[in-house]
Amino acid sequence: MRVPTKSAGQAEPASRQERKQRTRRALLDAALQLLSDRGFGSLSLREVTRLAGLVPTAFYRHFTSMEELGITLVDESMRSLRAMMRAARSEPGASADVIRASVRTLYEHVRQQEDHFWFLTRERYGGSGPVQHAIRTELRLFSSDLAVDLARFEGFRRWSTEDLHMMADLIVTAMLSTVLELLEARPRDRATDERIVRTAEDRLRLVMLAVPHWRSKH
Amino acid sequence: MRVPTKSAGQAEPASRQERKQRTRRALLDAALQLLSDRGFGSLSLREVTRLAGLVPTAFYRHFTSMEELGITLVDESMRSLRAMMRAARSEPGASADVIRASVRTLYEHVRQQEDHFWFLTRERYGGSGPVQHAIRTELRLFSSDLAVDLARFEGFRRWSTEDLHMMADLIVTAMLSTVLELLEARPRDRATDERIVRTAEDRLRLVMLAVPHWRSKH
DNA sequence: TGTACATCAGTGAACGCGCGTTCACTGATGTAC
DNA sequence: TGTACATCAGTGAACGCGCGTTCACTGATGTAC
Repeated sequence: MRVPTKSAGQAEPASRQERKQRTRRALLDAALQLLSDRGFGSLSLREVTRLAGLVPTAFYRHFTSMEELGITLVDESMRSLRAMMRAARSEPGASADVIRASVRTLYEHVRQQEDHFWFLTRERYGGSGPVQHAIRTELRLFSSDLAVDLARFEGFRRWSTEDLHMMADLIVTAMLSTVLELLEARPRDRATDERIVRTAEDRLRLVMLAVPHWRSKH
Repeated sequence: MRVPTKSAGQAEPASRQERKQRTRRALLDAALQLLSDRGFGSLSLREVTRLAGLVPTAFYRHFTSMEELGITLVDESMRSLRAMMRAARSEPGASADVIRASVRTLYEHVRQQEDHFWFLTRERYGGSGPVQHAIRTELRLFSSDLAVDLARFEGFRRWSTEDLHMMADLIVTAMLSTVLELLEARPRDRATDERIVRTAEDRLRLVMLAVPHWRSKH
């Protein structure tokens, strides 16, 4: 086994187990990097190992196939998403503040984990079978949780379950389109981000304005 | 040149030009068919020609590269989309009717041109450079046109341009998510379609309810 | 209408390339005594 | 602590395959006279 050349003054990895974990991470990171401008379906095992600085066959020490790596990335990315949800949910306060705080939370998470959000956005539609299915299932859960959260607000006290889901879907959809706008923001500066965040807040404020006037037709 | 075997009682193609057009169409249709469950980026020239019943090299008589074929598909699909927009816009009537009629129009166009809508939905995020760019540009125009249309309604008389665009984006986003729901509808029956259409109408009705109460913060 | 030539959509062999996967291997790390 | 053996992450050669693209070709359709 070839030992990586020591970078000056940096401690060398210790146990075999730790090293294996590092290599695994390197493969996942290489994949994420390549995924920043292409779909998972057009990624090759050899490209990933090449970028990770490994020989192709070493891949199999960590994953049985590219698909397994893909599923791992979905899991990881979803963990980002759930962490964000949890953060947004724990924000207390009145209606206007909830919107502002939620959008802020979304904004920060997207900027912190751009790789993951890119991956999710892309593969949600374009992904191969299992990857796509995993993402959609998770988004559906996400939306259901939001419906439950909404039910706790006074304004939704008399809403039917169906209507709460409709509302939650509308909010999730609006949020996802904000995610896309953030990922594609050009130029990459404070002003552009501000504008996107403001629009996102406005969209949610607008939707919330309708709440007191809603009466189901069905 | 090998003449295709005559199917019983069916007239044979006439001019060389007409035949060329048919082959070109066969290539585009083959691509669309393959695209129904995979991204454009993972499509190979040889697959497309195989499905179209041609030898790989014949491809070059019609397109200089797969990318050119991709752009052609974007153009075609966008024509579907614009046709739909035109149809929706020419619907007259009061607010509630406009919603019902627009959703109905959307529904019918999606069901008639599933291939095209699949392609657009997929490649919007996952597509390669030029294909993706073409789609996004078109969607932006689409949204701007809608903003102009909205401005004609009485309820939007005093809205700023910026807010009109925000509203148009929200509507387009909601519509696109309806498109996705229709494409993924399972089981494929009348009841499922009804439910999706109803939810789409509700979403738009809800958003419209907010219009009289909107006051920009900025 | 008939003949001679031009056009060009589609053919088929051939190429070099990157791919996923197999296999036997190497040698540092881990473990038992 | 020192030695002998086991483990196993990473190596490198080799394979068969589908890919995009080139090239010279064929023969039906189109055109000029």
